[in-house]
Formats: sequence, C-alpha cells, structure tokens
Amino acid sequence: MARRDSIPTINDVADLAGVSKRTVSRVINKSDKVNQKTRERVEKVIEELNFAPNSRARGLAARRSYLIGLIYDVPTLFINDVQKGILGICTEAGYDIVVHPCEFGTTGLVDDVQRFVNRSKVDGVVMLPPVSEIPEVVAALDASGVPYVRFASELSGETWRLVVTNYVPAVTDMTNHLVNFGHTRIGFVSGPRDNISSQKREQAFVEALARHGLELDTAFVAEGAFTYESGVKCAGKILESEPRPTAIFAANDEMAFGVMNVANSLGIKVPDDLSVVGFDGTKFATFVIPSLSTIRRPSADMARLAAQKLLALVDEGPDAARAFESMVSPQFVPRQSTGPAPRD
Amino acid sequence: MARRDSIPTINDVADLAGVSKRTVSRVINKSDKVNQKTRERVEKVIEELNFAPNSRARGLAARRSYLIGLIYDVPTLFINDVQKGILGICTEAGYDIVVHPCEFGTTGLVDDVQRFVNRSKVDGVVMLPPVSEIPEVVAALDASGVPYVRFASELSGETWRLVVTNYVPAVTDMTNHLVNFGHTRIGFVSGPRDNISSQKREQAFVEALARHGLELDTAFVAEGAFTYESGVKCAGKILESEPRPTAIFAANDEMAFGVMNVANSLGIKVPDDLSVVGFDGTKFATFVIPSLSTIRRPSADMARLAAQKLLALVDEGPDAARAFESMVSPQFVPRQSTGPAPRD
DNA sequence: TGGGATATTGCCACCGGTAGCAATGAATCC
DNA sequence: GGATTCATTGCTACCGGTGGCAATATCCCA
Repeated sequence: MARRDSIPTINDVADLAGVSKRTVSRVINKSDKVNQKTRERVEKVIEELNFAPNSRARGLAARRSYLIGLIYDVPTLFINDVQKGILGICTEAGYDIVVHPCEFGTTGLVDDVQRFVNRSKVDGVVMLPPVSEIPEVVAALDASGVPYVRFASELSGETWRLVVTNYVPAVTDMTNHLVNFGHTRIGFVSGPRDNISSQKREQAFVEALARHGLELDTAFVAEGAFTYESGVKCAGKILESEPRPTAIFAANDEMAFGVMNVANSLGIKVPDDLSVVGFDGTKFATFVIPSLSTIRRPSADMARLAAQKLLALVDEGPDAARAFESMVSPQFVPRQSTGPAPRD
Repeated sequence: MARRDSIPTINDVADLAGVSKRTVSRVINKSDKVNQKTRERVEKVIEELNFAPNSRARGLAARRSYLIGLIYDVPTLFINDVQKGILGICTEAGYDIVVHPCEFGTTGLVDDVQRFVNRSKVDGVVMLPPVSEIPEVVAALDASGVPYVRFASELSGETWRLVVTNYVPAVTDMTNHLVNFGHTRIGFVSGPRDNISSQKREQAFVEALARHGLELDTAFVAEGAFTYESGVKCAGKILESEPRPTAIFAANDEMAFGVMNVANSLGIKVPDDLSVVGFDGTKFATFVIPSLSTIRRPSADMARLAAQKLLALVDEGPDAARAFESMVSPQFVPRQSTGPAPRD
C-alpha cells in the first residue's frame, strides 16, 4: 500500500488541488484568508491523499515541535491517570507527548532534565511531583526558557505555571473522621523528609489534630519513601509502641498497603484493632480487603488543568494561562479500613 | 542564561571553527573522513557553544525523527514496567519516546493508529497488547511501512517484528500446583472472547488440565474484560455453582482481585475454601492479603527485547532484528492465595 | 468606466541540518 | 617532472513546511 517513501507532502496536495503550497499551508493552519471554495477543494485532496503535515518540517519552519514533554519520576498509577488526562487535551490540540521519566535523587538529575528539553526541543513541559518540587530542577527549567506547568503543594509566586494541590480540607475531613471515631493515638507514615508534598500533608494533619487538642506523638511517626517496603518498615516500627496507635495515616496508598500487611501478620485486625488511611486514591485502594479509606487526588482535573494551562501558555503567554484555576482539592473517601477506635 | 532564541546552530559552529557546515556535519555524525586536527577544532567549538544539533532539521534532512512511538491501550502497571524498560534502551540510543494510548474497542481505532504514525513521523513503533494483537491494526501498521515490533501470544510468520510470550510452561506449572494440592474443580475467568492472549492462556490451561485427565467445566467459566468489575461479576456467577469450584484461575491479576473480594463478601476464605490465581505479576499482587499467586510476565525482559529488536530493525533492517530472541517465558509464582483443596 | 480598497493567492527566501559530487592539496608512482 | 590517487573539504541542492510581500482578482463607489 502507501509505502513510507510515498507519503504525500504539501507539494502533492498543492499540485492535485491546483493551488500553491502557500495556500495549502493556509488551509492546514486554518487561516481565515482562504476562499471557501478553494478551502474545500484543498481539504478534499487532503482527505483523499490522507495527508498529514510533516511535523518536523513544520517545526523547523515555525520554530515549533508540536511536542509536549512530560517529566516525572517513577511511573505510578497516579501518574498513569494524569498522563492519560494530559494526553487527551494535548493530542486534541495536535500535540504529541514525549515522556521523560527520571531518577529522583540522582545527582545528574538537573543535567538530565536540561539535556532533555534542549535535545528534544519540546514546545512545553508538564512536570509531575515529586521532581516538580525540586528547586534546582525548576531553576533549570526557568533558565532553559521553555514554557512549563508544574504540580506543587504550595502557591508561590507565578501562579500561571502552577497547579497546586491544597491538602488542607481533605486531610482535615480525614482527621475529623478518625477523631469522631474516637481515635486519639494516631500514627503517621511520612514520605521522604525532603519531599514537600509529604511535608504539607503532615503539616495539614498536625494542624487538624491540634484543632481537636491532639498532637502527633513522635513515637508514632516514621519516615518512609512512598514505597510498599518502606511502609512495611515504618509500620513495624510504629506498631511496636506501647500502647500502640489505634489508627495510622500513611502519606500514600502504597505505604498504607504495607501497613495493612504488617498489621495482618501481627494479628492486628483492620479496622477493628487498627484503622488505616492512605493517600492517592488510585483504583487499587478499592481492591484490597478491607478496602482502603484514602484521600483521592483528582487526577483527571489536575491533568486537564495542567494541559490547558500549558497550551495557553505556549500559544498565548502567561496572561492566557492565568485565566485558569490554579488550585485543586483532593477529597477524603472513607471506606472499610477505618472504623471506631477499639476500647482499651 | 542561554535563551531559547539564541540557541547555536551548525552555522555558528562552522563560522567559529572556520570550516564549512558540511564538515561540522561530518564531525557530528562521526564520519571518519575528517582530519584529526579539524575534528578537534570543531569539537572544541561545539563544546564551547554547548551546541546540540536541532533534531527537527536533522530529521527533516535525514528522514528521521529520532522518535519511537509506543502504542498501547489502557495504561496499566504492566505497561508502566514495559514502558520504563523501553525508555532505558531507547534514550540511551538517542531516541525519545512518544506515547500513544488508544481506546481498545473503539471503531476508530485503526484510523487513530494510522493517523498517529503518519502525523508523528516516528521512526519506529512498539505496540503492546492487547492492541498489538488486533489484525486490523497490525495490517494498518504494515501498510504504513513503519518499522515496528509488537507483542504477541503466538509465533506467526515474521519473527523479527514479534516478541512472543509463551504461556504454556508457566500455565502448566500453575495447573500442576493446583492439581497437586488436590483441586479438581477449577474455574476460569477469561478475558474478552476475542482477545488472543486470553484465548492462549485458556488453551494452555485446558491442555494442562487434560494431562491430569481433568476438563474445564463450562459452569466454572465466565467471560470477563480484564477489569476488576468484570472479575467481580464473573466470580459471582462461578461461585453460584453447586458444588462450587475450589480454585479459580483469572486471566489477569485485576480480575483475580475481584474474585478475592467476592469470596470475602460471601464468607468464602482464601485460600482455605478457595484458591485464587492471577496473571501478570505486577507488584500489587504482593500487596493484597493474602498475597496473590500469579504468573509473572517478565516485563523487563520483554521491554528490553522489544526495544533492541526495534532499534536493530530501524538501523539495520530485518536481518539484524532476527538476531534477537523472539520468545519470552512468564513464570508461575506461588504465594498465599493458593493452598490445599478443602475436603468436601 | 476608472481608481482604490479588499479579498485571495502565489513567489521565494528561509528554518538547520544532510548528502552527492566537485574541488583542492598533498602524496605516490613511473 | 607530470600524472594518478587518496584524503579532505566545500559548494549546493534538497527535506517539507512557514511567512513576508507582491501580484492578481474582485468588488465598490464615484
């Protein structure tokens, strides 16, 4: 059939339609200065030839690549969801997505990101957490001059390039839920100490507890790494305390699964003896038994917002991007892993 | 710093080095027909200017994009793993990855894939299951002329563009495991009927059972859709049978989770009353309680193989690709969700 | 019917590289 | 010494689009 070497070009279209390539170019780019009849004729030929403009040539001439870079860390379910949402918006607008996972904590991280944006010549970048909150990386992106939108946990300065997650309401709801169930000894499995999202989650948690006159006992806190294994380790440590906490809040679902497993192997029943709450709200939280109460991040909203902002930024500049909301709010979803505190 | 509009071009390098751009091009492309001293001079200038060739211009002239397309369906954990592996190999070779998730079952699927390869002008494509096993899509890819490597469940014809998963050994091991535990009434939750991977898994299972003189009771079989919800529905149906099966094999992990949940809510204990086996072996199988016995697909091997084959195909053609293995074998991993069959 | 305004369209010079082929210069051979 | 050969290097025509500006067509009004 149509072999690679016979892919139609703008010239083929121009010849067949009996117009110049400049006119075809106008049609492709939806310029309004084309006669309706001419446009239709050209569009018909485009259709027949199944012509698609060569994005490289296009990019070269127009100094654009029609490529959006997606920089993230380890692929997770949450990132899957976000990726999908961003793709929806971007492909509709004619952009393709170049993914670039990178190694958090690597020394070459900044260089890596910089090389990526230079080499791939993407028109814009969406950066997902946690890389999106590393000041050095952000600085590198600023220096490169590429338009970008990044996810963050706090509103700081340039709102037009941020999508901020406000943890306070959902964490407060979750805390109230536990306290109303009679829990007073509540543990916390954090993410890495230097992770800003984790810090913010912890801070919101501490403040919510304070409103009930409670405080976070350091014996009930352990530093995890957002992985299952770290959840296991932290739970082991926290559940050693005497008396042990009656509830544990983990800074993400995966660590919460670790907590549930440790409890199970220690003969501690969830939720009868121990309530467990996670954070993320990907579908796996509903698969486990008992299903995990968690705080769901609105991945679809976040993705849509980020993509729209970025496209506005790329096409029209900061002012257009500013027109979009910058704040998204996760939601607490109570399920079976939380219940009344056991009586001592 | 280096602003977007001042990025150095090959002309800048040529001027500063006092040579023609043709020579700079030779240096960039490591042609051996350059005088050692000239080469060094040019390289020094490249270094100073921090010059990187514009991949769009390069691609336009050389008919290459240095882009590899990744076509898949719904993002899943398995695909995450594969994606990561492919990225490792491709970025090392200087290629970036353009992802293209598509809607399985959509009528426009073939068009969608075709448009993607035409528009994005990727140099090659890796296609993951289940899209990779839809004949129409494969035909479209063939017609487009793009080099591609796809995952499949059976060896058919052109091995140089296939990475085939051989289900037989692992499914046989799993079946033996169950039969040795005394199970004779074993159920099966399939994927969609027209899904070739699912068919192959079922076929391997039936054959393994036959070797023990057992056969698959149609009352114990239900057609799922690889989703959690479908697993729930199928389990509900299968567990209604009287007498009910003592073990259920689900064609993927997600459906197995559904089975476990239904069993739990019916008061059927896993593995005491019911053994459950899944398929995929992503990390979530270890998170659930009890941990899920499953057949692990070697995602890293598969990814590496596919990427290497594709790059060989793109750079040197079929013969080079043929040098790589085409077959990968999953492995049965027994865990806590399987155990001795209950006595009637 | 002439002249200017407006709507369409085409010509051509890029964008930043690659590659064929000729040109240059030095080395080798008779 | 002149011819031939080989190693280097440069000239130049693309690749497939975009965009500025001129050219042409059409239309409107006096």
